[in-house]
Amino acid sequence: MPVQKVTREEVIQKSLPVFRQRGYYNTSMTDLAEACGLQKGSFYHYFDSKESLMKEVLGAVSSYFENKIFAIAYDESLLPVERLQKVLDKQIRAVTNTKGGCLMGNTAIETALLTDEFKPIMEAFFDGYVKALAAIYSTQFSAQAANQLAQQAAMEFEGALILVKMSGKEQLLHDAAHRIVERLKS
Amino acid sequence: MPVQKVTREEVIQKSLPVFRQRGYYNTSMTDLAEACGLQKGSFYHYFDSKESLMKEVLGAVSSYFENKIFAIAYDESLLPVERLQKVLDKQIRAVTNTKGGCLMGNTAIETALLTDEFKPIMEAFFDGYVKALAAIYSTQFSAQAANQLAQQAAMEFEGALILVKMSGKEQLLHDAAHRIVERLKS
DNA sequence: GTCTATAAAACGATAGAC
DNA sequence: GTCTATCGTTTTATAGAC
Repeated sequence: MPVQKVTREEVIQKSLPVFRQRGYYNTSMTDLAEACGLQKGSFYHYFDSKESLMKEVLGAVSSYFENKIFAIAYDESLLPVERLQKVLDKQIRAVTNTKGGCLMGNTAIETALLTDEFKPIMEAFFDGYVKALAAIYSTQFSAQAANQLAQQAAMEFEGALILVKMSGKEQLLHDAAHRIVERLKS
Repeated sequence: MPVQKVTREEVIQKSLPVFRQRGYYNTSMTDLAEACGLQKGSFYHYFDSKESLMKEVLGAVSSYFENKIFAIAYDESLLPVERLQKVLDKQIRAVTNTKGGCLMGNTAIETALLTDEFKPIMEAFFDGYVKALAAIYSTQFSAQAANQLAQQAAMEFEGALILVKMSGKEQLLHDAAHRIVERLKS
């Protein structure tokens, strides 16, 4: 058996920043092959298609956020305001570490009207996000108010990413995070 | 002169919903040709390239918003709260009349990291938007606070469009508009 | 004939798939 | 690497108004 140059997991991890920066449709198999150090034909040994690769990339992002970021919202060893600050801080790091913003938001805008293939995983991601923030807000507000505030936070954060992507002004992200935390205190 | 099937302006107007629904890279000249009732080669009598057509489409959107929607923010025959409600109402109509959300936001996410060609017009659009809302908020707040509130409104609205595009829940847009108006009253 | 909006055909390049 | 399809673009031809 020939040596395996890269694992399936490495292909997913190396494809992620390419999709985030170039978008789904504008990313070619050649782009992905270069990023992974593979011949483009070799991809089909790991994945059925570009679409199924993208699904797994989105799944990896969703798992990461669920386990490493949203989980903080339920950490009862921290005060509510500390949880919220930590979640937002990790989120900002995740989207500013490499360029391209939020893959889920990008992909929603690019594909939501064209294919249903990615919708379940994207909806689950945003649902998990809103539920996590709502859990924090619900320590100070009614369940309904907490849910509204959580939805508002998700919108504000995703919207901020659009303006940041265009203008390069990362400060807008920190401003948004500050407002999201302030609303917990009132 | 042979019969002209479409004017230059009609090509722009008929291309707009195609770009909004399919995105820039995923829209082919064949898609645009079908929408305009032309052969794809015939486009090049009106426009140098797909890119220059897109620039003119973005310019048409920008002009429309500037003249028909943002202008309301400066209409002194209306009370501030009335202006804000009217601006948001027109904006919601503009993005829900046909599917696809906000062409400017979509295009920013899709292209901002890949080409600078569309950035000036997109930045001018968002600048005009924030300035318009800031003019309304400044009747109740300091210039700096008004600008922050206007930026926040732009982010919330664009973020809401992402969630609406994915989930189909148009109510999220109305919820966001309600919050944006409420912040003027406080 | 000359001009011009369109159609039709064909170009090289690159797409996703195998 | 090799396939076929399609991409954005260019060229050629045609039809009708001067």
